[in-house]
Amino acid sequence: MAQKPSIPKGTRDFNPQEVAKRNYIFNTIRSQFETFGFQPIETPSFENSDTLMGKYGEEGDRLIFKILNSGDYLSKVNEDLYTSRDSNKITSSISEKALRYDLTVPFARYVVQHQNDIDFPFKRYQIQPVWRADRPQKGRFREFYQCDADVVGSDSLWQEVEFIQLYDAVFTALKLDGVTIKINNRKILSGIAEVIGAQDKLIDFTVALDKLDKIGEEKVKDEMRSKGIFEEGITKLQPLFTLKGDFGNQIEELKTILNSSEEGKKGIEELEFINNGIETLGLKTATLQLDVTLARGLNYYTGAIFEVAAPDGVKMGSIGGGGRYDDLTGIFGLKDMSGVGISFGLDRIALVLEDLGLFPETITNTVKVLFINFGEAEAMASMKAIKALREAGVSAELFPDNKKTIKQFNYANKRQIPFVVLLGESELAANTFTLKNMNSGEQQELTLEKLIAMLR
RNA sequence: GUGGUUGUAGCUCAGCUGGUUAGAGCGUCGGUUUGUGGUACCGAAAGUCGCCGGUUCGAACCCGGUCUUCCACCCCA
Repeated sequence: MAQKPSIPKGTRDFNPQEVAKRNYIFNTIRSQFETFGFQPIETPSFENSDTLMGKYGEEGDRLIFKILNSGDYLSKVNEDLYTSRDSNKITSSISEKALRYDLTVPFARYVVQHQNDIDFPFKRYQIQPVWRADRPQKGRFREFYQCDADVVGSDSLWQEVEFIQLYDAVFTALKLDGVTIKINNRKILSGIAEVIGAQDKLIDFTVALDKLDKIGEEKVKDEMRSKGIFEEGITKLQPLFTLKGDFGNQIEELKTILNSSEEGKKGIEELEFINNGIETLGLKTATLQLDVTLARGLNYYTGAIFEVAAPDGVKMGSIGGGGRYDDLTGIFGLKDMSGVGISFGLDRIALVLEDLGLFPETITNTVKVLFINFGEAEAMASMKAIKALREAGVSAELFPDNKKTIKQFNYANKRQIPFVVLLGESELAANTFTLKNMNSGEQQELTLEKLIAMLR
């Protein structure tokens, strides 16, 4: 036999059961998105390289899958470039298209491109796969789905409040209780950087701070020192490392730390507004938590930053993230268009639900009734009944071959088909159907009308 | 991109310091007189031990490369 076929690393096949489970999540998220007033759009799986490159930082560029130009692409590379063997430079001349890396940047491109046809504020959602040339790990794939909801054209903080409610609504609907929605604000991070005199090192500083719960206080300080942040500044940070208590307490402490930073104070104000909104409206099963060490997507977020952590005890990276970006469309030439959005990591949510056994049992997509095949005349009569059942909206099928009944029953079992109909010689003569419930084992003889009524 | 880890029947794994025809459980398939399954009994099939190369009289086992898995960085859903 030839060598077994395989699929590329970081990609997966999904069997019928897995697809059913994934669809359950898709449908739940989609239904909540629409309840909140979002409308779906779709964008191509690949974009022009210049739409994507440079939007995710240096690290992001490395992880973008580039598509090789068609035709004799090497002949078009100029000689100097070719002999330089510089992959980065040659890439732009042999690849002009790339697979989408997330849904946010293509959305920004969409908004700018169609700005004259869009009624702002524009609330859109998008559920499509994205690709990253990352090294796979658990819950980390090279092809995975993102489910994004964004609003552009409004800088109202009510949007942030709504997105937190949306997270809560989705995870509640999925029965995934106890998720933590972490929130921070880019302005607070900027404010802190300002206070400690490290404005120019904002990214280095926040990346280090982000690791606090992972590597601990001392190592974070070490990393900051190695990035050139002065000891005096690190000392000023001390209260941050010990920041405790509920949202309100943390806000009060931050006010003290940031009282000399206008930007920092603005960030505090925004957080207070959002927290007040959520406290008044309430959350069903999720918890909102202020986390000043949260620092994601700094290449474009300018206000709120969100991240969702799975319930305690589940080992999984974040299952959602998002934030406010005041100038995302600016990079495509449309100024003053504020946006805010969130994303759900479908593949990770699926892993978490699987781990916790939270998928409903009734989501399999098998047929409802299988007709046992007893021979030619019986099969014909069965097909007539199957036609009627299908027209009545009941999924039904005939076992195609006249095999031993034991085989046919085994098949029904394995496919977890809930009902079996026996239409043999005696039923054919009486013009009836024997319906068997495969779970209880009960069976009864029915007319066609009764059969349809029972299965509908 | 860096460092490590994994890979034996469809699945989960055994396989002693390299030594004859590589094993088990589960599953699959067939049968226990083709109208009753998920439980029983009998039997069978199925693996160039991830792939390529090297060392050796001899390699599933040692060495190199490659792909894959998972992990830690990096980054992130």
